[in-house]
Amino acid sequence: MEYTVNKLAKISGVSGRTLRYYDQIGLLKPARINSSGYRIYGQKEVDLLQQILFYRELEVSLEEIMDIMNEPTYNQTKALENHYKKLMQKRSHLDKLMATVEKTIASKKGGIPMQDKEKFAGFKDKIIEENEQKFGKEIREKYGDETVNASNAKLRGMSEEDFKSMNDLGEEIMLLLERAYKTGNPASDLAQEVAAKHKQWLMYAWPNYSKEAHAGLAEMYVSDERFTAYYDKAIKGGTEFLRDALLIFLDMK
Amino acid sequence: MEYTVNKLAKISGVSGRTLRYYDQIGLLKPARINSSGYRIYGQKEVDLLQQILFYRELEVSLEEIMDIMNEPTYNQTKALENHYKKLMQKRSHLDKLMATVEKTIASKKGGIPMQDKEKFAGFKDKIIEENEQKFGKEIREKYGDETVNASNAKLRGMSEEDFKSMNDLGEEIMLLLERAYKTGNPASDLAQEVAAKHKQWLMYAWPNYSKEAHAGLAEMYVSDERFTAYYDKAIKGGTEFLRDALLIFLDMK
DNA sequence: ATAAACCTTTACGTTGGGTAAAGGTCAAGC
DNA sequence: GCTTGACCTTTACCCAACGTAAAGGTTTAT
Repeated sequence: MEYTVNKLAKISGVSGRTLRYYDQIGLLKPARINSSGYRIYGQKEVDLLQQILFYRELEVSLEEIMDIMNEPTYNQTKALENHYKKLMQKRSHLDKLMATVEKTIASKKGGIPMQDKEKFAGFKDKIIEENEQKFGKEIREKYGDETVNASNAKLRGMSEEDFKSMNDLGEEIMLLLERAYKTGNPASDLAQEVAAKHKQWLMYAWPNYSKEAHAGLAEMYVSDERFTAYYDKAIKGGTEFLRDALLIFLDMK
Repeated sequence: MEYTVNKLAKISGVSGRTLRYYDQIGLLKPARINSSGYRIYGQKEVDLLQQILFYRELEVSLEEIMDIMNEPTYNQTKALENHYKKLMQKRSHLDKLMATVEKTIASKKGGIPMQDKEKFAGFKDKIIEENEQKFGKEIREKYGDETVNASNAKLRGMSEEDFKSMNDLGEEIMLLLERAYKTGNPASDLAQEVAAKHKQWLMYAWPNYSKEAHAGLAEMYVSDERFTAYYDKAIKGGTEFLRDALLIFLDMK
């Protein structure tokens, strides 16, 4: 049985262009060329094409398919095992992506917009700058340039992991704050847990943590509407509640 | 804060070329162009880029990103949900691929110990026994003890090579069946090739091949759930498709 | 002043083919 | 014998999302 391009194309399910392309790159040459220049394929080529399509279906690149088909069976098995690993990596990558999308959707629906920094590890410079623009002036006035610069430097020097931990902690605080608020008591265990975690969170950014500075920040949270808006996102009145909890935690009340 | 291309490139982690490209396709235009023709980006562009990169990381195409960013938030959520579905499909596709690769590796590796003649003989016995257990009763009822015994004897007497060929052919049929099924047409060239190979495969086992018996087997494939399960492994509905293809091939329809 | 470091545009390469365009070949019907 | 339509051929431009020069202008540092 002999086939011209389009005949083979039909029985194999690929296009004629594909066959010409495979000829061009040397992946599948026709059995012969007839007197009019037509490509003529035989049974052997049909079988080879089947194999090629098998690998192609597995998302192996044509170049790798070429290599594989020129190897003995033993190495073909190895190649397949290798490919299997790649597929596994792809899948775990996909899983991560899906988790991110899921979280994003959840946070959009939940009304708590994700912090930019959470979306991108490695986008730290941008965050620092944002903070500078939003709060820089007030904070610099209150704590002095040295403190702020040191804080920024610490942020900049943080590992991606630490950065992510910090953001995760920030999110956790928001969720805890909401529940703590419902206790109605800033001295409650839950509220004090929030305060403790807030200290922990702050220590990611502040190289020189002090109770006094922390308490000062707590007051500023309440008096600056941009901070208020931020912490009230979790629950209305959350900022004041957080301040109260912090002051108790810091034993300054 | 203002940035030239490479400055922005550094803080965002993409290349300068990428930024020029995004400018070119209109995805992200610089805030302004200075007197020397340099692209100058501002804070707004940094934020936009961040969003773009977020979607890009999710493997959304740049074209879709353009669309998404021109939509209000609620549509963005919808787009994300849509994208999530796509990712899920991708993953289930990947899972199938991985299963196929696994099977192929297993069968290729299974071919190596077969070089050992004793093991090979044992393997054949095992197959025969398995067949007996799985389908023996029905087949014996339908075709009689003589036919079945002859078949088993033929299997037992097969050379190692023939046996391996038979198994390879069986595998090939499964793969072809899957592709043939996608043509949707049991009379298609691909489907008829499957039928032809099925006949070839059967003749390894049956000493006395007949069209009638083949057609009978085809019907049994569909009515017996164990056969159905076997051929549906390749593709759901594959058993019926195989029967239809066989009946056409055998010209009994 | 001169070199190094940046910036610009233009343009070709990558994968795996799709899609013309321009032209040769073959079987069928008149 | 001639035309028509179905095939076949090669050449060549197109897609995404940039990478990688090349050739040349600008800014900064020494």
